[in-house]
Amino acid sequence: MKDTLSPRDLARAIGVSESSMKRWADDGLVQTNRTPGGHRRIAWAEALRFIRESGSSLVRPELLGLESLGPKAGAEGEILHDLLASGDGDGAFSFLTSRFLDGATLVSLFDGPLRAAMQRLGELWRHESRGIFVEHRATDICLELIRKLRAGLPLRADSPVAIGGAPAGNHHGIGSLLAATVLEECGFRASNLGPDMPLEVLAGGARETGARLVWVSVALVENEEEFVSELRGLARSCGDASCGLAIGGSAVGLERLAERAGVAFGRDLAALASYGRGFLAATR
Amino acid sequence: MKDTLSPRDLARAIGVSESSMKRWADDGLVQTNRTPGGHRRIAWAEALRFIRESGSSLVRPELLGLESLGPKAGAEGEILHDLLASGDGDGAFSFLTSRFLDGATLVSLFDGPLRAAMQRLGELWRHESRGIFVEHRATDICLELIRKLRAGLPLRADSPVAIGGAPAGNHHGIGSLLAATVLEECGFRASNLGPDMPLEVLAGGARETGARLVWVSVALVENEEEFVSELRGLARSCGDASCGLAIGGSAVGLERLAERAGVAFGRDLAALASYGRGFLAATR
DNA sequence: GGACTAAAATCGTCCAGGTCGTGCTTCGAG
DNA sequence: CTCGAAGCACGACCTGGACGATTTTAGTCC
Repeated sequence: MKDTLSPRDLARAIGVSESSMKRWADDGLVQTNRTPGGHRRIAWAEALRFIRESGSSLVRPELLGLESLGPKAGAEGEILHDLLASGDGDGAFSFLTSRFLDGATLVSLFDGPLRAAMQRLGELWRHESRGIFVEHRATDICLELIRKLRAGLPLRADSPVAIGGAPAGNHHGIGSLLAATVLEECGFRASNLGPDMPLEVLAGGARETGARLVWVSVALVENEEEFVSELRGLARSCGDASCGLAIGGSAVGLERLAERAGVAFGRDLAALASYGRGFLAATR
Repeated sequence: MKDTLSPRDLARAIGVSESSMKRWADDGLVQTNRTPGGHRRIAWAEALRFIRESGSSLVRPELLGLESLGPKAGAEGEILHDLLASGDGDGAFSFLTSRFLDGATLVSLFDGPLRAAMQRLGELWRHESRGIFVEHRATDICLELIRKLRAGLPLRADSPVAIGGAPAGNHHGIGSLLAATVLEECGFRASNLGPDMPLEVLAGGARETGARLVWVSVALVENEEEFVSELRGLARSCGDASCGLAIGGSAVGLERLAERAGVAFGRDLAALASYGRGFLAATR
């Protein structure tokens, strides 16, 4: 994928004249750098932002390095499942990016097609010998893909900090990475400490960074009593710092455990996003 | 880390064609040396300057010998702390250099992440047995790292000279090295006489070199009366030569002592930089 | 080590096509 | 009709890729 575009590329991609694109660039509607020779270069992420915010339709996706998906059949989760199952990372990225450019939020994409696809992968392939391979490859693709999408989000220096991770015993980073990305979409600066993160360390990190919000993404609880106790400790620490705490994930019975520890539980990423937005609204 | 680059490396690092890079080199936009066989070689520092001044984005940092940091978690001071605490000098250098290439000034990096990281190192490791080792190693890394960053600054022959050091009893050179680097970033040619430097010697050196500015970096004052008296002497000497004098550092009560001696005190490197820039503006 | 060799990198040069800025035309809303 | 935004045309200049010739690098043998 090209990392910079010429005005002509971007113009053709969204079906306007090159002149207009140049004018818009000069008017500051699109941020451009110049080569030493004076040619405009548009960063890929900036192109994405412009397309999305100007509501332009993507006439020729291939000019942005996105595969032209065409009128694919099936539900969104199914399309994404097929792409992930076949190991087509570029296709999956193109699919999600196109939806994003059409105005979909990352939250809705993650909670929707992505979750559906991953769930389906787990079910369909569980009993095949290739199952583990397919699922691991898909997970890997997802990690890379989410990172790329996250890199395209605008970041403001004055945004409040959120910090989080997946507790000890959780070896997969995808849930926590999704949470970080979603919070960044909401307007936080998210620090993802990743998997296998003892909750005390998380509490310490939150104190250090002056975080306003802490998230915990849990796919597995090994020892319920110990977990609740640690969670209580984290909640106390967050309460002292008047810092929000949100917990979520696919671990069985997690909602009950969160309740015992007196911590807000979110069923999906949309819930986390709501929590985050509420928090932001309250502190401004 | 490589100390010279080929046009191809630099071109790929910033995502332009090799042809363009060669043309720019021949046009003098990038300074190159030639091997005996006629191949262009670009000094690492020159590459840095070019990237920064042309506003190019670093597409492939690894080609410059910089580790690809990616979306690292955590506040800047925290990242740097972790790198320093683990003895990862290359990583720390990559981190600071990346920020520098993104447009951050060295002053802001020194006053910001570097100070935060070193402070944190001092606090976190004070009571551990490994503490002294970790802190010394980090200090060593910092010294090397600042020297490398300083080597990348452009130097003009007609810049006014600044001279400075840390007075007797101050055995660590890092504060004075930081001051020298910051002043060079402002446009001085800074001569760092280093630690354990009697102030009379500094005065003599300033006279010798025709320095326009003298700095003193103080982390420790052994005998206040003696120090103030020496400082008064230095101030008199500087006044005679109409030479600026700035003092700063972490020594307790330093501001008061500076006031008694009638010398400008700066709380941080940003203050020193302001003083230096003001001085430059006045003499031109 | 030093000599030799094959592979890889770089040289200088050329050119097709992209991009620049500017001035002009088109077109629809007020 | 007037105005501003969008598109078009054009000569000058910039960029990226290709080419055969040369240099550098890395490996091998002695």
